[in-house]
Amino acid sequence: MTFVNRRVILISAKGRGLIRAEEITALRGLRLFDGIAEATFADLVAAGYLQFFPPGVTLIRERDPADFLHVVVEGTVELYAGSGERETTMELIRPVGAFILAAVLSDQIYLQSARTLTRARILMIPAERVRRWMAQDAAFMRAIVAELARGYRQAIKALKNQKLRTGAERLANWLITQSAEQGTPGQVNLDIEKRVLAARLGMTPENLSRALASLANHGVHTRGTLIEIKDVGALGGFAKPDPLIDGPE
Amino acid sequence: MTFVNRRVILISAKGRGLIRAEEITALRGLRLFDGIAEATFADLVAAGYLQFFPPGVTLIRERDPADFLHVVVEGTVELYAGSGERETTMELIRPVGAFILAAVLSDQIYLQSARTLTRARILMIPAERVRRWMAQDAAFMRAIVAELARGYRQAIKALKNQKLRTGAERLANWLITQSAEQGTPGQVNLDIEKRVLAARLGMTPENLSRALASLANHGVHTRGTLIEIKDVGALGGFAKPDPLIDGPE
DNA sequence: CGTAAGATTGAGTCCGATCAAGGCGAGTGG
DNA sequence: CCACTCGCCTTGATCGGACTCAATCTTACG
Repeated sequence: MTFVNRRVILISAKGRGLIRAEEITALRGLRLFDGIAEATFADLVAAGYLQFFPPGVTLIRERDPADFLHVVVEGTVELYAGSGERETTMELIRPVGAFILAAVLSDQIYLQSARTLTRARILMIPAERVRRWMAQDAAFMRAIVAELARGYRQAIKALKNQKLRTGAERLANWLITQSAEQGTPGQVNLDIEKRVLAARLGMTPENLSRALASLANHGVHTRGTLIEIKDVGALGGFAKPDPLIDGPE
Repeated sequence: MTFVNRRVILISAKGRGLIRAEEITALRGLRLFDGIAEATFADLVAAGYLQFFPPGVTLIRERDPADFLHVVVEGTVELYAGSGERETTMELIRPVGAFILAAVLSDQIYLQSARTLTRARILMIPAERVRRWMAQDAAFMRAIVAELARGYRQAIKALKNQKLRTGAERLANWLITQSAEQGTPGQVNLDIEKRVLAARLGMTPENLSRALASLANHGVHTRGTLIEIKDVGALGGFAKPDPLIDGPE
């Protein structure tokens, strides 16, 4: 486990790299910045530190005070949490997504840790700045409310997913959702390691293997990093997808 | 399962009873109304329907559009959710608490159902009114942000509780938290049925019985509706309470 | 009292975790 | 170019937690 002292990184952060035009566009596309004043957006981005991190770096640790809002511009970040000996993955964040907004807003400690899974480009905006603009720009406040509500509902869905389904069912539904998102109806391409997927689905790697094997009965066949779904309808019969759990919104 | 058509209730809601002075005070104490203008508060309450419900009444059903913000003034309300055959308890709401704020704000459908466990007094505020005041009263918007963030973090905690602990551990931690909240260090008084507690802790009634029995090893003895903890410290050794899961905030 | 609902206890089963061993594959160094 | 090696994935065996089904006990209440 590679822990990195954030403050040290910041001090040495001359590599506060320039932001490319298309990245600005992508950032603007963030729900969190939807409709806010140009000046607000510009200042938030200008106040932020944008930098690359290698894979496996711990960006924040639960229990630390929330002093930055993090936005994933490139790469994949894993949110996880532990208690005692145990540890579990809470969520995977991909571009362009912000994480742990709630802690930043109420000026509290993080409930989750975050680490990079791949090389990743992260924009870090000082929490104080976020709070200040929230008070000054009503549109920003509205966007924050919307984003908070969205995150809240997503957490509720995750809880339902965990409590109401078996591992195999979670996997099956993930496959259905994923194939739709990738725009490839009959197949899913794994862009993360299976161990990570297992954690994300709340099971061990061994169990994921077995779950995948058992889904063969429902027309799921995996060849390397590619998973093929013979009949999405049949798989749906087993998975019983539920928009109140799997829905995007 | 007793389902009640909400619209019918509303039409027949002449019993839109008066609000007692101490209830007004209690409502004002709601975090959601913290610091908002008197006029805002008065209008929200005036626009609301306050009424009694007998135990076992379904107040809202998942999948229905969110047209009211509900506030529990008296009694206990259970939030629950289902998918397919299965059903699980998500949260218990006691006075004075609001529920399902997120759905109301983003004008979406409920992800959870709610039913009264006891006779309960509920204030229902039209969602549209909440959204309107949110746009007009900055302090109200701030309170909403704070309350949303709180709910969000609570959901994250619930997810951690569920994923990182066994049933017996959840019970032990619940006992510790509860004894503190009740202000009775060495004991906990059950004010809900054990079956409800079991659901709330994410287990079956049978399992709760066994878990309680197994906690006898750690000095927990139950007599009827009263649970005694011989040595809170010893129980803590087993439960390993974690402020990032059990903390009030 | 008598009944019914809730609570406990026991037996069997399932799901998922753990432990241990073996296979596959990508990257490295000879 | 091949052999080695180190991760990762898979497979098997076992164990523990939790659910189900069924029977009994307790309690509240008519």
